[in-house]
Amino acid sequence: MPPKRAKARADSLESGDDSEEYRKKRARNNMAVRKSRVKSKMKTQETMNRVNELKRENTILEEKVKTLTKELGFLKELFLAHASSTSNEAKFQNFDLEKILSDDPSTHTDHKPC
Amino acid sequence: MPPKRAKARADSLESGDDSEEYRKKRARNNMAVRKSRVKSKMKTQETMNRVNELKRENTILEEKVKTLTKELGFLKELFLAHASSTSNEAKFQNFDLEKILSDDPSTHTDHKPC
DNA sequence: CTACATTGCGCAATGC
DNA sequence: TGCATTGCGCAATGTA
Repeated sequence: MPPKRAKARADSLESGDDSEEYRKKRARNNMAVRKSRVKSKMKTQETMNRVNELKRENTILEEKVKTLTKELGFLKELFLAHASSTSNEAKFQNFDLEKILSDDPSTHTDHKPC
Repeated sequence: MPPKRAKARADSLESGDDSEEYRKKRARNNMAVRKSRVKSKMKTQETMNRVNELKRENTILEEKVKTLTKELGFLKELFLAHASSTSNEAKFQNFDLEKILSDDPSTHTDHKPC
């Protein structure tokens, strides 16, 4: 149901009126509206800042993964090289070397390679 | 300078007027305003979605770093254990083992440990 | 019912 | 000249 304009004094307040009470009410609402809009804009701004923070953290983490992966790969090669140049692999029998050396870290999660 | 209300026909258009031209202009602006606001809200929504995407990616990367760090630590221990149980460390002299084994990945970047 | 908060909407100024 | 963007007030509606 649309408004109820110009009911003169039907209600004690509301539309199309310039009573003191009405103006006071309008003034308070206008303040509330301004306040609410400022708040809303700040929230939007914070969300955009959050995106930037997260992008930054993400870049750092990706670099870290890259470095760790490289190091791990290097150590694995070292292991394999050593294993093929010696005959007593038995020294490592207490560890599940097979598993570790065949364990590709890039398959630990299902996300895209970076 | 505040508006220029009720200049009757001073301008060919503008405020406080109900000429056909004026109404057409208002109608077009109202459309533009609605359109602009829809666009604005969509952008805000997209930004929020972006935050969620980034948080998700971040979590995955952190898990990956955790796993890689653990693996690397294990391989290092293996190396050290082997090194202390054998006398011919010379086999690894072609690599900068000292550096690798003392290279703590957690110091590669300046962010907090995870 | 009272009071503030949020939201859709139109107006006008201003940006492009 | 015209659409796009923005601050603002009104009224309806939501919330406490």
